[in-house]
Amino acid sequence: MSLKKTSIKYLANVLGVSVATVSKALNDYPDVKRSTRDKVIKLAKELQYFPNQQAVNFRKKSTKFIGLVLPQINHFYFSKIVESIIELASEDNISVIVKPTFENLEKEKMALLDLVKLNVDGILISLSDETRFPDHLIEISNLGIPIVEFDKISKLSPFDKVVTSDRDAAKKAVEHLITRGKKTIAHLRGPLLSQNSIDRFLGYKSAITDSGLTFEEELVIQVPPNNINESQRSFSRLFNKRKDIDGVFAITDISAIAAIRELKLQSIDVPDQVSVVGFSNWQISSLTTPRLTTIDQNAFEMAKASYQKLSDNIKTKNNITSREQETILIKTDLIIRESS
Amino acid sequence: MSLKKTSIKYLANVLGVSVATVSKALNDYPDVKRSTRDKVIKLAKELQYFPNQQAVNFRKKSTKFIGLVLPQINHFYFSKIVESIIELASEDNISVIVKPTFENLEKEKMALLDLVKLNVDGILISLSDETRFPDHLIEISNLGIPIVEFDKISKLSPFDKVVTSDRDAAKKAVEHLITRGKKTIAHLRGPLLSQNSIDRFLGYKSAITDSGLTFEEELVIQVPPNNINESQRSFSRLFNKRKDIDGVFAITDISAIAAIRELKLQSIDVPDQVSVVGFSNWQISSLTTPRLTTIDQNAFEMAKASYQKLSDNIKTKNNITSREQETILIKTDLIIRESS
DNA sequence: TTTGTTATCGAAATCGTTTTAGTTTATTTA
DNA sequence: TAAATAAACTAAAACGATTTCGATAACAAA
Repeated sequence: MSLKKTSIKYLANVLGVSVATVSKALNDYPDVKRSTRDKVIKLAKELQYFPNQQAVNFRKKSTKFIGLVLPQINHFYFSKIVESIIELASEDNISVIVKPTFENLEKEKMALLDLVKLNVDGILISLSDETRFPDHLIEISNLGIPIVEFDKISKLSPFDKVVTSDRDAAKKAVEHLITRGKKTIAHLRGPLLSQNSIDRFLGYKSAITDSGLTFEEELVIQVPPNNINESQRSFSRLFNKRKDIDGVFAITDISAIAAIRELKLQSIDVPDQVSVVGFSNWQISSLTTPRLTTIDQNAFEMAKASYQKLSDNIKTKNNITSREQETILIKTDLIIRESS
Repeated sequence: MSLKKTSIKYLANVLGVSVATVSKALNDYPDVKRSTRDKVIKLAKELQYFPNQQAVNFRKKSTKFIGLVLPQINHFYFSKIVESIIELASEDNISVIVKPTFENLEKEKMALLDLVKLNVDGILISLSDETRFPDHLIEISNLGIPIVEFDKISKLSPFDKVVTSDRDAAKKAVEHLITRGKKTIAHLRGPLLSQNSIDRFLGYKSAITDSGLTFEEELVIQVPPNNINESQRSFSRLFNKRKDIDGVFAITDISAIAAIRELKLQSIDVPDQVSVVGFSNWQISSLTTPRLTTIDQNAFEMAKASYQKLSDNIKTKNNITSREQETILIKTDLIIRESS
């Protein structure tokens, strides 16, 4: 129809009133007569008027944009987070600019700069593996932009954080293996410097010691969490050294599946001889044979808490110097399936 | 540092020149002296000036935003598409607003309306299952906003389209089964009205007839493509009726895995007794035992072609009435693994 | 000296909307 | 009837940038 978008000015001209009146009518100001308000609204409908959001944002300063920075999108957990945050934000009429960093610090910095240029009202970020110090975040925060970290965080940074209760979750997983009667439980852990990896390891360790088993350094090996072949090779080496292993707690579902694959190869029965527990509850975990016992990280809860926190901070213009930062823990669920 | 963002006006005041000059200096206009240009740029750096993108967009009309509407994000294929498109767009300094529709027509309409309000420069869309007629797209296109459909398209709509060559891919998959000596090949198909589902079925059919086998209606059943349990039940019923089935071509990897699971349950060897081929090459397909033969849809190529097409249309302001629409086919790869 | 040319700059309009402060009209009160 | 109050409206500024067009200055050519 109308190739040019109808503006408030146009509506005002047609009706013979001022642009101010039209704007007020459309925004429910009290100082406009009922009848004129109705006239305006009627015409606006007829002419398919919608406000130029760019102009509105520009005028109001608040952009109604938030930034979402994370390592990947093509990833079962993160894609759920992205989807959830977009959905939650859209209820508040807020648009989300998503920026994947591919675990690259430079990309992360660029992404943040882009968001600053766009004047986003706030930023949600899950750090890349390469990010050690949150200096670039602090710079941006000093510009007055609220930031909330989630999932992959830096313990050093002065921001509100939302994280999976990795340590508890890991402990829960290992305790489950122990109640199944397992006594020699291996742990396939992730990178030494990743916080999630550290916490899951600590959870493993405390489950072991708390239950009177002895913690053995040798039973913990490092694997690339998302590389099935490498994980399998590493586990193979470990298992060949320690045939007495009867339980495995893996940092991810992928590495858990790697372990199962190796065990099958060696004709070891899962779960009877060796039980395996993964972490993440990716879609895959319910499709393998045997179906995988794992930890569900509640991506939606993570998304919701993160968004909520950011939203609060935006509203109250809380800035980091004004108070202590808060850390919210997202609880996990142990999903017991056939592998344990 | 500076809690208030520095504006052009501020730079102009400090330097004692006009805002016009500052703007021109920053944008490489020819009518500004080298020395003043350098002064401006130097100060801008010092004061960490970046343009208010909102203001720029507002003034220039072009928003440097594009919309990306699709059924889901938490989905292996779509999340790859989202990631790729964001990455491609960011090279052109364009931001992407992603809107999931959850296969719901109402949400799709709302999403499009939101994008129109935001004045996006163009829209990429993959339709929801519920969308039969593209009326809402045409309305928006009439507003002068370029639209490109990808993946899940409507044959009826007058837009440029980018689609997987489903038919060829399906044919290739089934021919592969035939060269493996299979003669009674079942097809687990998707919804009757989904274009992808139709095309894959047609590919199956022509592979069968072209190679001299007889097409049997009975060997084609409908399954919910992403529901493993339902898929398994449906296949179970079919297989119990037709124990002579020696090959399966499934609409998705999930339903292929469902078939394999049922076959394992009945102690049928895969691939020796029955070979199975899936579709999509999701991450799962390389993690199952046996690893799944499948069709890779080249999500990145799809993303690239779609973005490129939209980008062209935006630049040339091509609108749908001005020419014939184009349909771009994305080639697929047959990934041969252990299930066939 | 006058005229013409070029280089450099700035004033002001513009984008579409919101919002303040003020003006006009209508209504009530004294 | 005049004054006070309330109701309805509008003019104009503002948001931060871009861009047109005219102004000025400097210099060269005549």
